[in-house]
Amino acid sequence: MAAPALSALSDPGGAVLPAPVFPDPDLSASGESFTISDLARAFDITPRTIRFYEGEGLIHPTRRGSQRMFSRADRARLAWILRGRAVGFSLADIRELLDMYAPGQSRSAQLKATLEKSRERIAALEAQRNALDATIAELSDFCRTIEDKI
Amino acid sequence: MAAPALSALSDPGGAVLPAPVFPDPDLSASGESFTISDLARAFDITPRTIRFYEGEGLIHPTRRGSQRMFSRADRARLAWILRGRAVGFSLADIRELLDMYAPGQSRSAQLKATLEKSRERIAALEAQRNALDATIAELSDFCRTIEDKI
DNA sequence: CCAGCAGTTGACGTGAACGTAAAGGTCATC
DNA sequence: GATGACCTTTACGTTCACGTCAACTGCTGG
Repeated sequence: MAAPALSALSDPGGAVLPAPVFPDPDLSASGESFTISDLARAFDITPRTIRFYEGEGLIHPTRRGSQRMFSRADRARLAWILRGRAVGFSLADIRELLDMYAPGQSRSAQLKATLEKSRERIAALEAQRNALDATIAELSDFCRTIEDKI
Repeated sequence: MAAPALSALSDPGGAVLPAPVFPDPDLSASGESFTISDLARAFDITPRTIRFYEGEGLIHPTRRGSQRMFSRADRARLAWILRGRAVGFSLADIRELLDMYAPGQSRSAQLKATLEKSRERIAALEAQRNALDATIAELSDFCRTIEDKI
């Protein structure tokens, strides 16, 4: 659970993920697009990871022949995924949330779902922290016991 | 990492794990011994888990024919293993520590090694907690942002 | 004598999140 | 036209801590 580099969350080079908002889904036509390793470098992950995410249905880059082409929207989406991952969502969670940003869902429903998931996650994280604190206390105690024996 | 039931740590029914001290390694000869499911029940784990630990070289019960027989020392050892597991040591860590309690090692060396590992673990746990706190903060922030949009 | 249970072994499955070949395509450049 | 950098695919490997199954043995009670 060693929280992955939070540094990868800033979506370098552009619109710093305005949360779940995907401003211009058609930006790909307007020129700016990225290669797989562009994004890999930008977010400090491997191309393999990105392909994996595609395989898992998290991103859907377009193709020029067989090569993946990532639009700004794709990049933002990836940033979103990484942000979710960084705060401990499973890929399944992330997919579930992302699926809500498909056509046919109301925006407020999307936001509400995201909010709810986030709150659940916070609760889980707080529980984890409490457990962690307990463990730390126990181990510290254990250390003291050992020190006494020396 | 959902800290496994800390309740299983008390070594029910006997010497409540006086830390890494195995008082009477020969108690098995003095009568008291346990079956695999005795211990499984006592520690609320499955027999499979115990066999797995044996396969991993963490416990070495004696045999009567093909049946495993667990002495009090074995039981204490198992309690020790579970305690280690509960505080987040990997089985590899645990094995490493347990190996030090083999003949030929000085007791103070054993204690020192255990102490060191424990301190490392505490440091790791504290780092984890800090990361967790940061994540919680970030997620809370994220929630606020979403709330504003609604 | 036989059912039933507790025990044994070994092999394979699980899940998460990728990593690691292997084998090949495509493109600009020297 | 050959080299190298980059891209593609499929497919199997990894780590951890077991769970699940199958097939078997051995003991005890009725």
